[in-house]
Amino acid sequence: MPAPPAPHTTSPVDAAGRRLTTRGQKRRAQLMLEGARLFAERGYHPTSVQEIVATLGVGKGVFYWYFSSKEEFFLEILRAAQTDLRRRQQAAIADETDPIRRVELGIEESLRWFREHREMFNLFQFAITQEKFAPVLRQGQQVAVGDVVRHVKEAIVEGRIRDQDPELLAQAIVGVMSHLARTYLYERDESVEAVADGAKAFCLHGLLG
Amino acid sequence: MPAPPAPHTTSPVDAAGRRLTTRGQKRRAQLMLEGARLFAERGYHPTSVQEIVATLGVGKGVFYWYFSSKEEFFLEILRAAQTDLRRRQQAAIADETDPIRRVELGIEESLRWFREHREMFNLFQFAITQEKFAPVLRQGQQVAVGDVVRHVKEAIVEGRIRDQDPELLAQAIVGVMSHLARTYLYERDESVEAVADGAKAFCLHGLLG
DNA sequence: GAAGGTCTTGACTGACCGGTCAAGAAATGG
DNA sequence: CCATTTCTTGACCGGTCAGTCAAGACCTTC
Repeated sequence: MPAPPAPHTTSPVDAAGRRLTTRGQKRRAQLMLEGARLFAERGYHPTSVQEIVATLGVGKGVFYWYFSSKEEFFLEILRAAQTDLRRRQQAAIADETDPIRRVELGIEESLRWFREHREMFNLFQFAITQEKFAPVLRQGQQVAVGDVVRHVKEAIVEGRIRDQDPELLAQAIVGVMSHLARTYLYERDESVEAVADGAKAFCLHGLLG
Repeated sequence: MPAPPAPHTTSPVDAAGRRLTTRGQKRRAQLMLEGARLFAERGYHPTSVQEIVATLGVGKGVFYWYFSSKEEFFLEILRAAQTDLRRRQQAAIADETDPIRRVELGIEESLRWFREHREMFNLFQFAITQEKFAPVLRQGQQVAVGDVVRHVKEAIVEGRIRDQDPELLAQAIVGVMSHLARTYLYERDESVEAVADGAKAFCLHGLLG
């Protein structure tokens, strides 16, 4: 995504309402990228702000120019990632009319996203265990489940999925997906296709099929 | 499990090889229980050793009499919980000869255990994101998956489960179970039976059935 | 080239944390 | 009763961390 030209008109603004130049936006993005990487690698608490700025070779003040606190910084990383994942999911199913096929496409695209953003796996999983961060995570997850629920309901109406609590079915799908992604993509570095096929088959047919 | 009498013979020994009196064993257990509770509630890093001992109304030295470090302490909590969960699973399926039924019983009993040890949920999930603790967690999870794999293989041989990679099927089951446990037992406090029924149905029949 | 906003520096502060230890209390055993 | 071992105390140490801030560099605009 190319940055908009924005020559010298109304500039983008950060969370506190300050203006940000193009240069400033780049720094911001740099910090978030590096922060996500380090948080994922060593954990949120064990990673100091000092380490993050040192990796970029800048002073500590830079961090606090762009973010009000380490906590807010982490929340922004989480929100940005969730937004990006959702956008990808939506784009992947946009042209598909078959609800079951939409579920399958959603699984595939989510796995692909997690593959490309392996570092976000640990971050999500850690964030959900901390009271300070869990609400944001839960909200995002609920949105994802809501998407699946709509497809499932539609398919139940069409009589193509057995009549069970749609939310439970959706949650189960999310569970399969995230656990398989962790085990096979994150820990064992296998291919998205193989995992996606396995996940789709299990979600549709279960053990017996 | 009643503590053995052990009047004044060879006494139980702690990790460092020191003897432990009955009183000592109680303190140890107290610390682990309270530690698990606090770690789960506030997180591992944000919970200080000081807080743990203060909650029990004892001095800091007590902690370091029974455990060599905060890290080792946490690992012991994890190991003890995993051992307990596994024992419960094994006991639950001991008398069952049907492999598919064994899977179902395992799901039920695991959910029951997580319901009784809600605090372990966050601990497990946090631990798996930290390089220091992940190996222990992964090993325990692999044991659990291995148990399921055996039942699945047996059922495949009998032609009762479709012929797919047994480990992937087992991992998918674990994924469904842990995510449903988190969502419905941990976050929403629903009944084990309802969740277990949903989980079993999904694992056996998937969406279509 | 001056003015003013944007950005950067890094020393500093106050708080906290994991872990130690000398001293002594409490139980145990003879 | 004394000796030994087990257990407890809490002040203390070295170190780290999130966050501040005065000073100044950079950049844009007029």
